[in-house]
Amino acid sequence: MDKKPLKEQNWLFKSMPIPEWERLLPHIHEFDMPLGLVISESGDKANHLYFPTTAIVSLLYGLENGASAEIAVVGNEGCVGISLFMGGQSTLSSAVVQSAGKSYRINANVIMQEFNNAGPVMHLFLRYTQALITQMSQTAVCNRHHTLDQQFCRWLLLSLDRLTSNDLVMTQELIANMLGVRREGVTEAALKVQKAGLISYARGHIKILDRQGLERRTCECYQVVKTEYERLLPDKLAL
Amino acid sequence: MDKKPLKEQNWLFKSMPIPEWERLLPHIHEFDMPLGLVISESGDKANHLYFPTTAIVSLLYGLENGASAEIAVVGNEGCVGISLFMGGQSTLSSAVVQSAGKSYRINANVIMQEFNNAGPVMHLFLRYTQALITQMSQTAVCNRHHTLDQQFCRWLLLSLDRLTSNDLVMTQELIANMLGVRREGVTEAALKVQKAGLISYARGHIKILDRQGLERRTCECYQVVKTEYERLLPDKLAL
DNA sequence: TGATTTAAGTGTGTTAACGTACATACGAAC
DNA sequence: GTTCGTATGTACGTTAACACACTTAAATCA
Repeated sequence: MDKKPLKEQNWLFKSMPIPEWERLLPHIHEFDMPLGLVISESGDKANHLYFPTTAIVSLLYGLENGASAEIAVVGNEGCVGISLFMGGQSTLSSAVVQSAGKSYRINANVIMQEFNNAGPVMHLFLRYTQALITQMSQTAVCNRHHTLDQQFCRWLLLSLDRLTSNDLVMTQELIANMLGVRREGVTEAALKVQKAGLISYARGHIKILDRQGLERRTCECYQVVKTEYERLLPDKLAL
Repeated sequence: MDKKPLKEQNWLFKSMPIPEWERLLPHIHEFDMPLGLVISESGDKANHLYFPTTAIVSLLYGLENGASAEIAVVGNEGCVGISLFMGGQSTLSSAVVQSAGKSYRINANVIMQEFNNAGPVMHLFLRYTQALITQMSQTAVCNRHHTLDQQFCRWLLLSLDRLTSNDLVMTQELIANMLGVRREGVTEAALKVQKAGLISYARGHIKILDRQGLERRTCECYQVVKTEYERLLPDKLAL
């Protein structure tokens, strides 16, 4: 297997200058993320910063009545646990693995030491945090104004962007939990999208057939966030 | 008039250690905020960091079709323009004065210079930013799961917390724009709340009669965010 | 004082999502 | 090959918010 070098496997890794990267490298440890793993619950103290490579993590927000909703998705473009360096130690959101895969993690005090140098790594993390804020904001507005159909497509695209394949392992029940809607609602949305020939699925396996079709069917929110991510997290970052 | 000393007029000011405060003080300039003033539009480059004292600012997110929704409220507990120090220079959200009043502002390069010292001011700003993220996240979930009635009460309370009086100058039309709902919907919600004896209002003037009643009527989101703000932005901050 | 603007209230029909209940149907395990 | 668990489909009535059209009423100003 011709795995990409570690530094290429996560955008934050990739964007670190060499000296900082070499300082952190000895402290980077692999961390496996099986589907459904709860990386942190609401209020937990963050002990590590997690960098997904092939895994996808959902940031979820729960309500008293058990209902919840996804506020952002994190894949190989970012990291989980920003409250660590933002200063609060914990967040009210919880982080759950939405698609199984690999990740790496770094211990809190190593991260803090590097962060407090106020060097390129700090600016990198803050820039990423701003991108995350954009995603959360857009999600808030999307929840208010767009249809379940559109949000379903958006969700598929968000996942797709963070995977290498065109197949998602994901039941409608799980998608419903992420979106914070009924399972039956997802079934209806999925049926329509399938009838339109954009996806095919069976018992927890979704295959994307026409990505561009999905992009046409979703709301603007998908592209708006994507464009802003590309602005904030460009391939070549001037640090 | 026995105005409070400047340092007491905004939580971020108040929480700065004396040396940093004295460094910034010469660069703090008064800035008047009339109702409806657009402090920054989506995509604008941030040139100042604004610290409301008696004014309240809404962070709004607009959609292509003209619809929009508020994602957070900023008053004398925070600042407007975090993209300045987060590194992106601009945000997709716009900032609009929701309740007229005073504010102060500091020039971008002065802020950046202080921020890049990686000292207490940086940690202060980041901690506040995390509080803001909490508010945005909760708003996203609230938009998904709670009724307009509850959100209307929440909105009143959010404003109330940032004012000294019990009167809001605010038409239902404006509230509707903030919440991202129809004006008629706000009328209905306001009527119910008025009939319950919690508020009275007329032509753009809302008087709160029973604050605790409002707190009972709103969703958990209000208290959850408030508690988290108190955790992240305590009266006495250990810096 | 009267005209005009602006804020708020009302009414009717529509829609998207909800809750609940149940029906199918695939796949793995015995 | 039958059984059982889980994933998905369907069908009902209910609800909150919608869009649109209009009325009432207070404030402002000629």
